[in-house]
This record gives sequence, C-alpha cells and structure tokens, in this order.
Amino acid sequence: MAVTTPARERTRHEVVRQAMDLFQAKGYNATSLQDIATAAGCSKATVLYHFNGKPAVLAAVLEPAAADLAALIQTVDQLPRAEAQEVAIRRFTDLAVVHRGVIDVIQDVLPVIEEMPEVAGLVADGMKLTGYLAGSDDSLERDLATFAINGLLGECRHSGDRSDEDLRRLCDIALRRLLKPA
Amino acid sequence: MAVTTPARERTRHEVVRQAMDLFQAKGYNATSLQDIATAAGCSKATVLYHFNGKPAVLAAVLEPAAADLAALIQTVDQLPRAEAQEVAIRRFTDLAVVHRGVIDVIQDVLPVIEEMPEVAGLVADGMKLTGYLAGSDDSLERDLATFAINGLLGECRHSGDRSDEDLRRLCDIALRRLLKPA
DNA sequence: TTGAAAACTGGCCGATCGGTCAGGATGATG
DNA sequence: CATCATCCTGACCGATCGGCCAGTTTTCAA
Repeated sequence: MAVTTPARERTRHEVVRQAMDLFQAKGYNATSLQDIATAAGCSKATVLYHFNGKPAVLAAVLEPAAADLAALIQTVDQLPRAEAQEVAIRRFTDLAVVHRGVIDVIQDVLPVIEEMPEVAGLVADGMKLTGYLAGSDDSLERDLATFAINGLLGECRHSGDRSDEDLRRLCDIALRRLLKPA
Repeated sequence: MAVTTPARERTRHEVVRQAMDLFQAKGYNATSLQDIATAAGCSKATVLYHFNGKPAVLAAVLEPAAADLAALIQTVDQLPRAEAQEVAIRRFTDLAVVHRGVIDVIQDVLPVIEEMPEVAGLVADGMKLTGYLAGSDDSLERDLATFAINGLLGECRHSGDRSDEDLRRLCDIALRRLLKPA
C-alpha cells in the first residue's frame, strides 16, 4: 500500500490522543507516563522515545489549540481597535468550545506554567488576547478580561456532558455581560 | 505564667501559617510535608504528630474560610429569595477578599476535591452559594453563577500585590455585571 | 534476501513522596 | 529528685515518579 501511515506517526498520534484524555480526566500532574503508555498500548520507554520528557507530551497535546490561538491573535492584530474586541469575543468563544478539552488540561498546569518553556507561546498569546478582550488599556477592563477568561476556563472544566451549543451560548453571554455591559 | 500559649498550639498554628503560604505560592500538590516542616522550623514527623496526614493540614488551612462561608450560608438561608441574591453577592465579595489566600489554595485541589472528605463541607456550601448567587433556578443563571465563582477564584490567584479595596471593587463589579445585568 | 536504520522494550536508577516508629528531649507535678 | 505525659525527632519504609540504556524486534529499501 502506498498511503499507509508510517509507524512513527501512528504511535505518536495515539500517545497524544490518550495523553489528552488522561490529562483531561485526572490532570497533568496526576497522570504518569506509565498511565499514558498503558492507555496507548505501548511501554513507558516508547513514550520517552517519541517525546523528550513529560513536558514535551504536554506541549504536543496543547499544540493544536496553541496554533489556533496564535492564528486568532495574528488576525486580531491587524484589526482596528474598535473591531478587535468584538472579533476577539466572538472567535475566542468558538476557540474555547472547540478546544474545551485542552482548556480543561491547562487548569492543572497554570500554577507552574511560567516554568514550562514548552508552552510559553501559548501563555504569551493568552496575555495578548486578554488585552484585546478588554477593549481598552483601562486597568479595570483588563482585570475584567482576565476575570472572563478565568470564568471561562473554570466553566469548561469537567463540562464533557454539556453540548457545544450550550457552552458556546453561555460563554458568549458571559463575555458580553462582563466586557460589553449594556 | 498562667496565660502562656501551650507549646502544642504554638507549633500547630505555625505549621498552619507556613502551610498556607506554601500552598498559596506553589499549590497543595507541589508542596511536600518536608517543605512545610522546614518553613515552620520543625521536622516532618512533628507535622504528622499534630496532623493526621497531609489532607488534615489542608483542612486546617481551609477551616477559617469554611467556617465563615458556613455562617454566610446560614444567614442567607433564612432570607427571602429576593434579598438572598443581593446579600450573597455583597457578602461573598467580602468573604472572597478576606480569604483570598485560601481561595488561591483551593485552585490546586479542585480537580480531586470530591475525594477529600476533609473539605466536603466547604464544597457543599460552595454549591449552595452558587444557587443563591444565581438568584433563580434557571440553568443559564446557575451556569453564570458558577462562571462568576470561577472567574473570582482565578482573579484571586496570585493577586498578592493587589490591594483589598481594588479586589473588592473588581469582584463586586464583575458579579453584578454577570448576575444582575442592567 | 539481507543488512542497516527505525521502532520498541524490560529492567534499572536516583530522587522524592507520605507515612510510621522507637526513642530522646522537655516540662509540669508529686 | 523522681515520675510521667506531652512534644518532638532521626531513621527508616514502601511506593511511585520521570528518565535512561543496552539490547531486541520490526520495518523497509537496496
């Protein structure tokens, strides 16, 4: 066959997939490399053969969301200020719903996220997004923006039973109430 | 001397004090009993002499906040529904500011808090408070209330440099925007 | 078919964790 | 001074963690 997936990518992908599920269910710190290996049907040594340490596994799990966030930032970057907030609110709710699993994962890593160079880009983009959500440089508005993001992070936690539509609706309402009150 | 503090209470109090600071700075899971013992100027065995395991230390750290929250719940419990939400918002912001350190601590324990009987009361009271903050049984309003609490939890995280007054003002504004929009 | 590169593994290592225990220090009481 | 309960400690334990390495199995192109 010509289009068979190379064994390398097959295993890597499966490890990332199972790691995502486990990180989401038990948290990053509470998940051991052995847990991931068992779930992925390989040995712990194999996981470390494909990934240069446990943080590298986390980085691979977060990568798709990080890429989408980076793209969003790049888009909003070249918008006039007035539109930037509106677009940030709308597209960030989409992003939060799509990557709700990843958002769930991040929770457990937040306290020590500063010391993880693997996810530095994601953190930096999150900070920039906060600025755009705030809509102004006013410190109260900025605080409300971080408040909104934290509320959203918390809301996505263990929200596996909620439908995408419900979650999107809730996030949109909450963000607008906080950031664009009538 | 008649009014000297017994050695027992002295050490216990110091352990709790240092544990609080460490839990707040590094998180519960990332803080070892040895860390607490060193900070408190005693041995790890001493910590375990006074407290029946690490979760018991956490329970002692959370206890004052849990007591205040329980008192708040009891107060709000006997209020008519209309007033309940307003009082809950106002007094919960006070409580959040006063016990901001404790709120900070809880973050790291949330993913596994269900399995800790030591803090079950605190969790249960938090759930009741959510209901009162929502103001109605509408599911959207309840979700917004949990959103608000999560935002507040996140906002209190690593907010040691913020003044009490700023924090109180921010929490009050955010809660009212979310729960009582104009 | 063959041989080298890639993929994979069991076993081991040092470190750290929460927790236990027997016994030493301390201080009040007779 | 002697006694005894309280307070405290160093040493140790079993478990678990992330990570490493020598060697085996699989893959695949020549």
